[in-house]
Amino acid sequence: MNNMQDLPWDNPRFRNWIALVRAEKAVVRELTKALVPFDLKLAQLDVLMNLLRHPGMSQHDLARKLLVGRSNITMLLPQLETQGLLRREGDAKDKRVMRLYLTQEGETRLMGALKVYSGLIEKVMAQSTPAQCDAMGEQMRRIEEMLSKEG
Amino acid sequence: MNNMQDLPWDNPRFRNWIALVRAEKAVVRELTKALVPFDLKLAQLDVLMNLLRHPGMSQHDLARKLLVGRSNITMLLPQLETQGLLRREGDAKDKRVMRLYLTQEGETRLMGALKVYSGLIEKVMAQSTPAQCDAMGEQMRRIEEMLSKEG
DNA sequence: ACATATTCGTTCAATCATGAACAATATGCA
DNA sequence: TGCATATTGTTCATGATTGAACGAATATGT
Repeated sequence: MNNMQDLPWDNPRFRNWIALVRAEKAVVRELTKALVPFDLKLAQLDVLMNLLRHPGMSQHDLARKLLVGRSNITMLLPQLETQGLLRREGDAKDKRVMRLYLTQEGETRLMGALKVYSGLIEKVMAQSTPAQCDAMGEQMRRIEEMLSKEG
Repeated sequence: MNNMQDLPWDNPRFRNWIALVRAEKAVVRELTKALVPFDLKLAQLDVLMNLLRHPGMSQHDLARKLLVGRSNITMLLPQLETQGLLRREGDAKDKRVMRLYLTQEGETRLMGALKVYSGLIEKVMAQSTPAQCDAMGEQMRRIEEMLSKEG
């Protein structure tokens, strides 16, 4: 027989983690639907967002920021480049690196999509007080920092 | 020019959401590595976990619990069935539904993997006080409930 | 009872992320 | 300088997930 006493569901921390995963999945699903009118996938939006903050970023740095592989970036960019949302320029000093910049069109599309994005997040996070929300954010930052250090 | 005042990054709620997504991704990555010795993918573990809690579940119910499509379940099960971790029985009353049960072997493997799983979550959640962790869990449950109602 | 609609599970094609292997370039040290 | 080693981005094969279309079984309504 299995001892029900030490099943993970009886552990509050475990249950809370599961709740987090489910909530994240649900929000991402909603978000994906909300981005359809902009003809943007969530992964593409992530790219554009980072380029707005850090113009001239290399593909390598972008991959690290997004926690994905470099090959993923390679396959993501043409979709955005052919749509005219970003442009790639070879770095002058280091011929290996490609520097990425938003186009005007890219910035326009991005700003529109961001309004919807942050609107949804606003609504979702309105389920908690600002203080609770900040406390949660701090927890998450500690978790990521911890894993990036030891991993 | 773009007005930097209303960029989402200046919105605490938005920043906290981004932190959540990044932390979740980092933990999932770590978790996936930790499951390699058990020859189990995270998605497979999710299936087994739910079968432990709800023996005799149908594939449809399982898909809804996991927030994935039914076809996903169809493609997930053979991997586990051929490993002898679960068995499928046709329901006697409704010949459309398949009822799913863990085998003894499945339960054994699951319990081992769960130890590692909850151990990692324990460590990750130890970044916060139990009270903070519970508060976070409550937020997440409210979010999921909100989205499942209106969506 | 019978036609219609719905549900369950499967199949299939399309999309997407991943990691290993690779070419070109850059760096560091003898 | 010259040679070994790193790094950057690409290619390719692989595995995961999705949604639409489908057949079989069941439920519903007249």
